Amino acid sequence: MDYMRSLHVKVEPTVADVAELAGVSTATVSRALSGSATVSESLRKRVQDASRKLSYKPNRIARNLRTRQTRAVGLIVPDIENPFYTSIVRGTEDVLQAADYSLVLTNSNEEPARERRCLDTLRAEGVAGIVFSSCLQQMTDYQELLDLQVPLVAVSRISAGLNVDTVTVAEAEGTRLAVAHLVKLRHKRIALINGPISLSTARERLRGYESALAAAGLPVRTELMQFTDFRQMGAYAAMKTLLQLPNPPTAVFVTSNLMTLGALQAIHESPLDIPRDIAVIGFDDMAWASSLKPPLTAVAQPGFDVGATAARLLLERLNAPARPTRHIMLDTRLIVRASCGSPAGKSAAA
Amino acid sequence: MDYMRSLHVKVEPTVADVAELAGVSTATVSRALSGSATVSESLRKRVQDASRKLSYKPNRIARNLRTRQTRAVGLIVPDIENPFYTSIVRGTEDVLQAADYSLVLTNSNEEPARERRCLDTLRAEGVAGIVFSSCLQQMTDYQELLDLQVPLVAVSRISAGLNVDTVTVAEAEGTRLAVAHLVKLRHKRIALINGPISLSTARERLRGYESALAAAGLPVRTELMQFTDFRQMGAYAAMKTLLQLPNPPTAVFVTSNLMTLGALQAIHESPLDIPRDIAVIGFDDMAWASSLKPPLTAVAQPGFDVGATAARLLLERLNAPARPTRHIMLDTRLIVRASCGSPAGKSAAA
DNA sequence: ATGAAAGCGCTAACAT
DNA sequence: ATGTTAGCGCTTTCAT
Repeated sequence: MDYMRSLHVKVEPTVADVAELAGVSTATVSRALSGSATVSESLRKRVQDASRKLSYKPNRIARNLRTRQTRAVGLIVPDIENPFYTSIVRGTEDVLQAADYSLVLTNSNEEPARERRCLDTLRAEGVAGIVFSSCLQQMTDYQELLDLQVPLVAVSRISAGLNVDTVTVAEAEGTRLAVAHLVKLRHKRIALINGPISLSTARERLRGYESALAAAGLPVRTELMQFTDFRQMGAYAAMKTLLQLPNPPTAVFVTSNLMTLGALQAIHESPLDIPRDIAVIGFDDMAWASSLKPPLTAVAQPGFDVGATAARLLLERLNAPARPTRHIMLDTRLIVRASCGSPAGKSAAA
Repeated sequence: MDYMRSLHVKVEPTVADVAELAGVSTATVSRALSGSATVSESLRKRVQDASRKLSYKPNRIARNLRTRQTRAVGLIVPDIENPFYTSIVRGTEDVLQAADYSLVLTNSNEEPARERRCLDTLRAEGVAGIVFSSCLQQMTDYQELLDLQVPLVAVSRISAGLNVDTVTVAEAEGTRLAVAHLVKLRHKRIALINGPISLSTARERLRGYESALAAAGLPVRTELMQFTDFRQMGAYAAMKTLLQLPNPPTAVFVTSNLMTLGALQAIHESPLDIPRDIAVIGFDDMAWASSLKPPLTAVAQPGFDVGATAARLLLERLNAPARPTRHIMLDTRLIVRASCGSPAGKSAAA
């Protein structure tokens, strides 16, 4: 160590250094610093002074190896650039940071093979638990982790057959409210641009759409329902298709933020005016919604809360591994702006 | 271990298990699996078979402790919800994932105290290196890490006095191009909505603005320059102020994506039409730019590449710690859409 | 080329 | 209440 100092390379102090300076054993240092009750006030003070003087920082890796657990939590998102997932990331990070846990972020990019690699990474990293939004059909990889006693929390998208804590949002209800809003504005031909039906979120949103139509006595017309990927250009193409229909829709509900951008782009390229010729509601209320022209009516999803709740659920389970699984569903809200016209204005035009 | 199996709790296999099954020593297992040249083909094969049969995954924590380094890289961003930083995150994650490194993400939320906590976390986590975009004025905390031989890469925002690798974008040049574009469209009163001048990015953008005006022989009018935080509502207020000027601007350049949204919101609330009454250019080309009405002319910043390049720089330095610091500046591009009108149309109107 | 054994820094079982 | 010591799973000398 002395020769290393001579090379001007700083070396982090260890428990042994603190113990020596304080004149106690390493065990006492460990106990004093971890707030164990079985250490006298005087020694605790001496240890803390010594620790401070050396600016000692415990080596987490060594602690992790010894205690067989880490203070890191893994997060798997299907698309880190999607603002909804970004909000989830922020919520998760916020709660974890406050609890002195760190966040290992992985992005599956909606690719199953890549998601499996994310899982491998997180397992190798030895994370204490994982929050995930999966694009996988088969949950066997997650089941393996579960068998290894690694707590899991599924967010937004959920998969049957995996007994884990979940945090979802009231997607069906949010969609129902939005479509009911369009119905109230006297729309009869309401289109739906939805994501892949293999995802629970897309199925829920479809359910909300159908129930709103049913409640209004309106038929579900297959030509008005478009299923595409959750990306911008898919919805762009879907909207183009809808606009070319012999009898095009007078309103459209788009089931995700990026898809809404694609749909808007297609409408702006047409001669149609929003809301005069077509009403638009999007799922997800994003930063840009108020800056659009006209400002967008949207179903707000509490992304931050989803992430924060998931992190809390995970931390709770870390303390009580045997607790029965919990399923939390958060509310959505319809934010009415101008993209459907005002109720009064529309009723006159209808 | 046997009694644990009886409790139906799976236990991860270790080198010892693989060694026993293959009939070799743990040292050989380690060597065979890490691709050391000094192990015979036959043994290597036996070890790999045994490893596969047990589906052995090396415990990274133990390896980290022994080798005194981790396969994790820390990332500090000032605002994870800002799409520009989200792109950086994705770029970084992409490169790290391919190199079998994991990413520990921390969000400083533009709060200096919180950024220091992020640093503590990353240090405790023992990350192999850190990519960061700092909101700190004083770089002493980073200097400490540097003294500890932890490689650092500064992205986007850079700070004098810290000898680290940097990845920036040609902000001044991008701004200059954008403002020159407005000049060419015969604008004389071109406003600037900028971020806090304490940040290198804001200073660079100011420099580009001033140089474009100077090149056109236009005066720099202080009433046309607004400095606010990098957030949406700051720019909203700034734009309101500009619009209330006795002699308001005919064009505005806004220096970040979220700020552009705020400025647009203010304009939409006024009777002014874009581009007829006011031209708008934003810094950062975001997903929503094409979906605005009219589509937004913007300076595109390669966020993904910034993150990816930073990660590569870090990985390189991990292999060559003594290499002199490198400073990479990536190009910006002006994406002309409709928010300034067409050059022809404008020249007629001017 | 392979094995035996030490030890990374910490915590926890055990001893006092 | 405090100290002694073993050992987490791995890599890496040091022998052979």
